[in-house]
Amino acid sequence: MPRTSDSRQRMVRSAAQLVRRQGYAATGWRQVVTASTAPWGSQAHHFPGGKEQLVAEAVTLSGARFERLLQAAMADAHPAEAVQLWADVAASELAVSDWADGCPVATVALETAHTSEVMSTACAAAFQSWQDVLRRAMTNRGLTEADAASLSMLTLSAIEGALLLSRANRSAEPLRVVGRELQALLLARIPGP
Amino acid sequence: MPRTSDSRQRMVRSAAQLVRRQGYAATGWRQVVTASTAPWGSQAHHFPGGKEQLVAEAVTLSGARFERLLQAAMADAHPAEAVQLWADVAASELAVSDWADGCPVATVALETAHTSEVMSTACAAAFQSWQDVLRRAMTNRGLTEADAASLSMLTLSAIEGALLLSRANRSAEPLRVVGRELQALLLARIPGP
Amino acid sequence: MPRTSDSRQRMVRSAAQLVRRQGYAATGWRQVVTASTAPWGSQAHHFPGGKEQLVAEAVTLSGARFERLLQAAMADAHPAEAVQLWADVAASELAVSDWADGCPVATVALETAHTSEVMSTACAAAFQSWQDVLRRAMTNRGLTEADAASLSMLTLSAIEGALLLSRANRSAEPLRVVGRELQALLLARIPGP
Amino acid sequence: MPRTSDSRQRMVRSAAQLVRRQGYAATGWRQVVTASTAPWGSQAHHFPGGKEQLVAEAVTLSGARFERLLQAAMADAHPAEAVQLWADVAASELAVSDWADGCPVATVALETAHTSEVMSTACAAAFQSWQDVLRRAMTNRGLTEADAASLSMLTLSAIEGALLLSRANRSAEPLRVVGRELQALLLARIPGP
DNA sequence: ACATACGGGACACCCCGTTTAT
DNA sequence: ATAAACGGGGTGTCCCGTATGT
Repeated sequence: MPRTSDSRQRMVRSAAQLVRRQGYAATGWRQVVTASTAPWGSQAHHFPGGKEQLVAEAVTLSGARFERLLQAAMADAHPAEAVQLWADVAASELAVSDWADGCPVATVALETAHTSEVMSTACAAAFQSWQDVLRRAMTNRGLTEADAASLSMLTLSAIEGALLLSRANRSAEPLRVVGRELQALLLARIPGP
Repeated sequence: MPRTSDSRQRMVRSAAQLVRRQGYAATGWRQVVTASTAPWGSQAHHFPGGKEQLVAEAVTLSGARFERLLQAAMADAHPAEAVQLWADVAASELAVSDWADGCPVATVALETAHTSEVMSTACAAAFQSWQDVLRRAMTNRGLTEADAASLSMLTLSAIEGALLLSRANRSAEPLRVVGRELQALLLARIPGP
Repeated sequence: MPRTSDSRQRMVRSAAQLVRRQGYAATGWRQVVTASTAPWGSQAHHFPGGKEQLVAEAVTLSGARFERLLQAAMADAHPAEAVQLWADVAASELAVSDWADGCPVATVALETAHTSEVMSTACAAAFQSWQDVLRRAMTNRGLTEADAASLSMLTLSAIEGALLLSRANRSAEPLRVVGRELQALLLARIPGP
Repeated sequence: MPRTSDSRQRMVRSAAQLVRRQGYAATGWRQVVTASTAPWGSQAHHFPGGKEQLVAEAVTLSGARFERLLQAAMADAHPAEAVQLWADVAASELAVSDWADGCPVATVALETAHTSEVMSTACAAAFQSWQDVLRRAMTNRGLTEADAASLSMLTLSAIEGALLLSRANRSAEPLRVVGRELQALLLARIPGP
């Protein structure tokens, strides 16, 4: 028996994947443990808080991962371009996975908003972190704090909504359309470099 | 024993309520039947398609209900005003219900996009119907078909996203902010009456 | 699928046997279901009250069964003889089963006295019914109510205690000794036929 | 880190208490360790024989404790008085603890008679030691060895049985009644001082 | 249209024991 | 002697669907 193993990490990663596709309630411990090839008996050890804790960590992981991606995109290009790119990437990810891989946080957020404090907190934190990246990119380009806050929220909302509609319609169109609209909007409102 | 009863209707209504708050997987037959005070032995009779059929109908019902509301709002006022109102109403509904009553379709849509044909179809239809109302209201005000399609999709996406964020953050702010932004945007792009 | 089955009864019977040997906590649903060759999925249907209800019924069954035996014994013979016989039969049952089959109620009674209302009630009722048989047999022989109550309680206590000691010592001696002592005592205190 | 501690002792003591109330199977290692405020990592060190060893020692401890009490009582008074006192004390202990604290050995004895050699041995030893105290007190008062053996076994059985019935009925009556009956019996059969 | 009985299968939880490293 | 990671296996509960009868 090794003193330490990566079972825990593997479980979180598998949970993140599964929850992204199926949501919280439809994803069982069994499935997570199987998918992660982790030993069954260790869940309680690694996650004394139960499935709730596991999924909360999975959401946090997904949130952090995507935050880094977003940050990189915002560093390289004008927000308008970055958002457009974001929409395109999301659309293709969605299409490639046969409309399975949408926003890794949204489903859990909706399922647990009213149910579980710890999970809804994790979801809120993820969303917040993404908005913050957007907001900072905008203020860096000269927008006032107020405008940046407002515009970043609209941007995030529109993308999340488009992700939802694209998944529901099994079509990339909502993401593409919203991507184009947002690009125009951001170009108009954010000063060039 | 009466030859006809409203059990079926009551079940659909209860399912709609419960699914809006908890999602599909977390809502059980037992809970629906109990909440609707309908007889247990009738589920299979009324819904041979099982829980899937029940929830699909619940989603359709919710979709139709909201479509009528939206249509009324769009008939009375400029889309910019109607959307602003929509956001405000949604925000207060959300707050009053302690962040339980968000979009009645979104949760199910995300949970079942990849799983169930019949439910995802029902969800897509609901979203489509709402977008159509928006689109028609815009063409009626003089927008081109293309612009109306694009703008209505952005509007619906943004509202749906804001509903998600408001629920996740347990705060009405996203809805309020997005409502204001959309109002400005629509005012600018849609000719007056 | 038959409209009705004897699964329920079989489960209760198996539970009675198992609980007699292992007690409540050590006896699992699995074991009961397996032993009774009943279908696994029906426990909740037949016993909505859970394992508690199952075992309570098992205890009640065991209690009623033994009550009939005791009644028959008391009808045929002087209580002194009947008690002596009782002790002998219990001793041989115990020895034959390798000290497994003691009092079918005592273990559960001790385990659950402080824990479960429904089970302790069932146990108390069983004990009470046995004492009542003894008591009535004594009053029928001319003892006063007070004496019969007191003496029947001593008798039941002594037998139960001897069953305990015999099981603990893996020896029939306690039951035999106590049987003899009780016989003498009852002969002395209860008028002949 | 101290080279020696009283953790071991504390665990045994806590186990004795818990097992008295809940029995063996329902009492978990975690509960014992928590209740004893002993370090978790020490169970295997102190009790390589596992829970079985722990509880066997707990039973032995309880047995020895009570043996001393019984011995003191028998030294001071006629067995008839001592037994009467015993019943009274047991009854009040039981009532005060809300029918939780009965015989500290009986439950484990019944649960493990057929299961575990080491535990049933410990239980048998405890019972034996108590009977020996009674027996010696009787021979000391002039009874023959045979009579003392027989009478002490009846006495112990009756008390144990009364403890069981009192716990099951949640009433002190069985202990009181049996106490009185035993007192009379012992007075009649054991010569005065 | 409703009621009841029924059953396969999965659920999340947690226990107990072991193994490592202090 | 203590701490902590770890894992195999089993716990009781409950869900969803169906089959049969009224």
